[in-house]
Amino acid sequence: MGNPTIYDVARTAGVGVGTVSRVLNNSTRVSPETQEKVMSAIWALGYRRSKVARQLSTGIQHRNIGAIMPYITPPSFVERLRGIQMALSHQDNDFNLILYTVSEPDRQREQLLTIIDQSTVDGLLITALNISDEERSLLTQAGIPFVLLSDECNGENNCISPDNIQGGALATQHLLQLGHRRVAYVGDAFPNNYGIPTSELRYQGYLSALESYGIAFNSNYVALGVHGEEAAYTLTQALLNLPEPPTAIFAMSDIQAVGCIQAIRAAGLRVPEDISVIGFDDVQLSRYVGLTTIRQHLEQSGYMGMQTLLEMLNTPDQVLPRQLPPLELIVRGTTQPFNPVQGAG
Amino acid sequence: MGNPTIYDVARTAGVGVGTVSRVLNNSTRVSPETQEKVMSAIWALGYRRSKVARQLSTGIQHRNIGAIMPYITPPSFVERLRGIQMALSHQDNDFNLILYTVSEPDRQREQLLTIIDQSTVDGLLITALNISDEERSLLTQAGIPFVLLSDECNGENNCISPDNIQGGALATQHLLQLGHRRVAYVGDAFPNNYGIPTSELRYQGYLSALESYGIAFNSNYVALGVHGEEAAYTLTQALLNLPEPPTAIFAMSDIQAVGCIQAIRAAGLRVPEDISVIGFDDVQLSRYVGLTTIRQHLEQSGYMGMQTLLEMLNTPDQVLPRQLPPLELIVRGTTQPFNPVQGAG
DNA sequence: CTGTTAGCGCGTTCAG
DNA sequence: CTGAACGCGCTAACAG
Repeated sequence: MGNPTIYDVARTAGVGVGTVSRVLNNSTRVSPETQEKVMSAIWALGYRRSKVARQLSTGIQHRNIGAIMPYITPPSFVERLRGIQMALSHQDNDFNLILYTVSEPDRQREQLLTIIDQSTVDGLLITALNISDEERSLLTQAGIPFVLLSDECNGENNCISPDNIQGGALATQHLLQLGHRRVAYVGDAFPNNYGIPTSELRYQGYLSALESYGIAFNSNYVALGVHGEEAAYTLTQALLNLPEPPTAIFAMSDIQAVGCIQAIRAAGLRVPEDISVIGFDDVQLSRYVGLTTIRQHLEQSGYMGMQTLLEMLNTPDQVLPRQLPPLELIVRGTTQPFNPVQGAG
Repeated sequence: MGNPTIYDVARTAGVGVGTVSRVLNNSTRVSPETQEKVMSAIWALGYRRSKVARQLSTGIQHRNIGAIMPYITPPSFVERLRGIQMALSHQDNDFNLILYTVSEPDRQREQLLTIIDQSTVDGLLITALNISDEERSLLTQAGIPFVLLSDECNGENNCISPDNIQGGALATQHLLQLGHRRVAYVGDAFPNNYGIPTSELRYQGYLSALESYGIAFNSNYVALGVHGEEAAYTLTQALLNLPEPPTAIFAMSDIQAVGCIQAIRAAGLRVPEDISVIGFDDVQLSRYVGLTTIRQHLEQSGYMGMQTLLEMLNTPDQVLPRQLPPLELIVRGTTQPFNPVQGAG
C-alpha cells in the first residue's frame, strides 16, 4: 500500500540499497550505467524518498516553530508577523517558521490537535486566539512550549498583551478633552467568533472615560457589528442618521476608522471639521491616511512573543516575562476640538 | 553527546522503553506509581521526544510546502501571500506552509542548499527571486518541484508573471493620452540586489510608450534609487527642482507613488491639479489613497502559483500552464488631463 | 565501484 | 500491567 521505498527501487533496478542511496545523494562513486538503471527505476516507480527516514538517519534536526492565527493578511497581523520574522532572523537560529491559519473558529481545536499529534512543531506562537484550559494542558502535556499574543493576560508570563481597557480610555479621553460630548463607539460585536474580547475591553475603556468625565452613557452611540471596513461604513451611516448624531467617533481599529471616515465623507461631511475620528492600532496604513489613533506596538509585540518563545526553547530555565511599552496616543489629522457650529447633522 | 532518548529515560526510571512510550502517549494502562517514576525521570533528564523518530514510526507523513521570498510584509508580498494561503486552504490539503525570507541576497544560495539538504519541503514556491541555472538543477535533482512567481518568464510552464513591459507602457500611455508631455519615471535602480528586473522592464515599457507617441526621451526625467517610499520622496524632490519639472510621474510601484505624492504636497503643489501621479501594482493601500495605478492581480498570482505547485505534487502527470489575467488600468484620483497653466513649477 | 548490515529513536506488537 | 523485540525508510561504514 505505502509508497515505494529504496528497497523497491533497488529490486527493480537489480542493485543494492546502498547503491540507490548513493545515486540519491550524488555520490560520484557510481558507474554511469548503474546510475542510469537506478534513475529509470526511480522514475518508473514514481519513487520519492522519505523526509523523515532521511532525517532520522542523518541525525539532522531541523526545528520548526509554528505561528497560528486567524488570518495573516490584515494589517494588524502583518505588523505582528514582521516582528515575529525579525526576532527569528535576528538570532540566526535555524528554525523554520510554519504558518497556520485557523480557517474557521470551529476547527481551532482540531487544528491544534493535529499539530500536537503530528508533532510538527517544537514551539508555538499563538496569536489572537482564545485557548481553552484543555488546549493549554494538551500543549503542555505534549511538551510544546507556547506563548500567547493575546488581548488579555491573566498574569501568565508566557503571554503578551496591551492594556486594551486603558487604550480605550485613552482614545476616548482624547476626544473628550477636545470638548466632544457626543462620542460614539464603533466596534466588533462581542464576543466574536474566536472568543477574543478586544472590542469588549476597549469598550470598557470607552465607558470608564465617559464616566470619569461625568458624561451620561447613550446606548445609541454604541455601534457594534462584524469586523471590517464595510461594516464600519454601514454602522456609521446609521450613526449619522440619528436625531443627534455624534460629533466624534472612537473606532476600535484603524481599518474600521477608515470605514467610518468614508461613510462620513459619503454623507457630504468632513473629517475632522464636522466629525472627529480616532482609531486604534496604528497600522502602517494609518500613517498614509493621516489617522489619529492609539499605537499599540504590534510589531514589537510580535518580536517579543517570538523572542520569549525562543528563550523557552533554548534556555527553558529562565524566561524573563516581557512587557510591552505603554500605549501611545498618536495625533494626526482626523481629530480636532469640538466646534459648537457642528452637529447640524 | 546527543539528547537523551527513551532508553535513557527507561534506564533511569528502572523500567522498559515500552512503558515510557506508554506514558508519553497517555496510554491509561500504566500504574500511577510507575507513571510517576517515568515522569520524574523525563523531567530529570530534560528529555524531549524526537519528532522524526515518532513520525517515521507512526508512518504519519506531514507534507510541507515552502514559500521563499525576499520579504513578507511589504504590501505587494502580503497580497501574494493571501493568494497563496487561499489556494492552500481551498483544497484542504494537509500541507504545512513554511515561510522563508532571504535575509540577504548573498545568502540565497546557502538557504536553498539548506532547504534541499535538510529535505524540509516537498515543494517550493519561489517569489520575486532570481534563480540561477545551477539552483534550478539542484532543486530538480533533489526531486523538489517548484514554481516561480517571477517578473519575467521564458516560456517555462512552472513560472507565472505579469507582462511588465506592457504594464509600463500602459501606465505611460495613460499619462500621454491625458496630454502630458513631460513625463517622469521613478523606479528602482537596476539591476537590484536580488537580480529582479522589474524596474527595468517597466522602464522599457515607459520608453516604448514615449517612442510610440513620438516624444523625445529626456534622461533628466528618469529617477532611479533604492526601493521604498523614502527614496521616492527624495527622488521626486530633485525632479521638482528641475528647470522644467515633469507634469506627470509614473512610479514603478504604488508605495513609491505614495512617496512621490508626499514630496509633491510637501513642495506646496497639488496632486493631480499640478502634477499627475500613477503607480503600479494596485495594492490595498492604493484604494484608500485613491491612487491611479496598474492592477497586476497580485493575489491571484499567488493563488495560481500555489495551485500549480499543488498540482505538481498531487498529479505530476499533467500540470496545466496558467496565465494571469491582463494588466488593467485603474483610474482613481491622482491623474488628470494636462493643464497648460501648470508647469509654473 | 557495489552489496550487506547496523543503527537513527520511537511505537507497537507479543509474550509474560 | 510491563519488558523485549521488530520495523518504519534511509544513511553510512564495512567488506568485498
